[in-house]
Amino acid sequence: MPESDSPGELVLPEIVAAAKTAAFAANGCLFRQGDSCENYLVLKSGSIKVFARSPGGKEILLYRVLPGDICVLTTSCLLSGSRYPAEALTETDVSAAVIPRADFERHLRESEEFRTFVLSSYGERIADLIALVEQVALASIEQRLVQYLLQYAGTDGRVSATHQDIATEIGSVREVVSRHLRAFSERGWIDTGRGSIRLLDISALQDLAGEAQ
Amino acid sequence: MPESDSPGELVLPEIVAAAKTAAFAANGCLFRQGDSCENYLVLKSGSIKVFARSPGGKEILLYRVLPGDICVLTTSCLLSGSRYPAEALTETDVSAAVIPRADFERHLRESEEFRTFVLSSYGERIADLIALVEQVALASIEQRLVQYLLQYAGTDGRVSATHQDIATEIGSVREVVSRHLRAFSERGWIDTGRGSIRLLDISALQDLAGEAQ
DNA sequence: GTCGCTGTGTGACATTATCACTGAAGGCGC
DNA sequence: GCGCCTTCAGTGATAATGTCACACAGCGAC
Repeated sequence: MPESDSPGELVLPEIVAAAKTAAFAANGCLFRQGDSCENYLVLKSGSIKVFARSPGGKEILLYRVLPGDICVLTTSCLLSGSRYPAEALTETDVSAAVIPRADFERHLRESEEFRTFVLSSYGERIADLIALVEQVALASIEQRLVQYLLQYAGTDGRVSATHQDIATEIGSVREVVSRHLRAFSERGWIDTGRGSIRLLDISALQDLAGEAQ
Repeated sequence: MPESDSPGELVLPEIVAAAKTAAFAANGCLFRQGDSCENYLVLKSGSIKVFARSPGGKEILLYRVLPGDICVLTTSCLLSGSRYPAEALTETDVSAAVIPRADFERHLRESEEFRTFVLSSYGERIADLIALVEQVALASIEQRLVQYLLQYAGTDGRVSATHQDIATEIGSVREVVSRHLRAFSERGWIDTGRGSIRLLDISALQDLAGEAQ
């Protein structure tokens, strides 16, 4: 407890800088359902998507791990000794700081900043997952699709994704996504092309996303 | 955690015993979406259900808080200063230990056991929520219904719940639950009565619950 | 008994998912 | 250029689930 605050501010970058770095190639599998795990990871660059898969092969994206994020599932598995309940793929080349268990526990003991960081990471994941449950269980496909489009549109109003990508991310299937996109297109709200969509009438889309059900 | 660490072993019960107790009546609202929060809570007795509600009034159960559980959402809100993303109702009379913020942070700093307890609580909630997303997004209503029945059946094979209760918990609607139950009943698997269901052929139900989709 | 509340049953219809295809767009070797 | 192949997108038929509107049954209060 007699820890001075100013060094504390630097603890997290220090920890990451001091740790060994692991690298993974794009489009690779980091872990699958049922795997066990051995290290705490903090993402340094790249992007990882974590999703659940049903026996029949249907998938839904749970969340993404972005630079600066701790891999909460890994941490959680390590603490409880349980197995991964989900699957993770790299979306790009990825590098991550590998923190051995003993170091993780020492930082947790010694650094207020590190404790806050870890607990906040957990809290954010929980909030994300609750939002996801709400979306999946309570919102219509049309609303989730529009929210997806608005979220991923670049400044030029373009979204680069196949219908299949979108379907997986919003927990639906390609055909349904295709049909809704076609309906939007017929109303003049979007323009569709192979692997990309251009938003034409953002305010109409926002109206749809915000409608009470 | 070696058992020789006897003071550590006692930290959690001590903390709970030393804290003030708050009591809440059954069927009351503890917090709603958008509320802010002020204390850390550890449940001592009773049961709390936490669920999300759509603008249209449809609900889905996120998880239950049972004795010994920390209220993870409260903790998470306090840490991040954000608002509750969900709603909580007492199912029974409830008593909870109220831990002021400063005490919570002190225990977190000084007790290995407390840190493990808090992180495990978070981890369990995350695992629960992932399982819920999988259920809602990837499993059929029939499977979720059967899993509900098997989970809540007493030793006598009875489930006490209305069709509406079941629908809310599995994220569906009363009519659909009624129709599936009726189908099960026609196949001789269950016997239905007002507010209660008796399971007659548990192995047939288990087959259905475990089927690949 | 009647009244009123809650729980359940049911039909018609809308939305979404599943299945089985077809065709279109683009990359690549030649 | 041309053909070949893979991936992406479109479509119709059917099944599963959700929505709406209503009828009726059980049960307690009175």
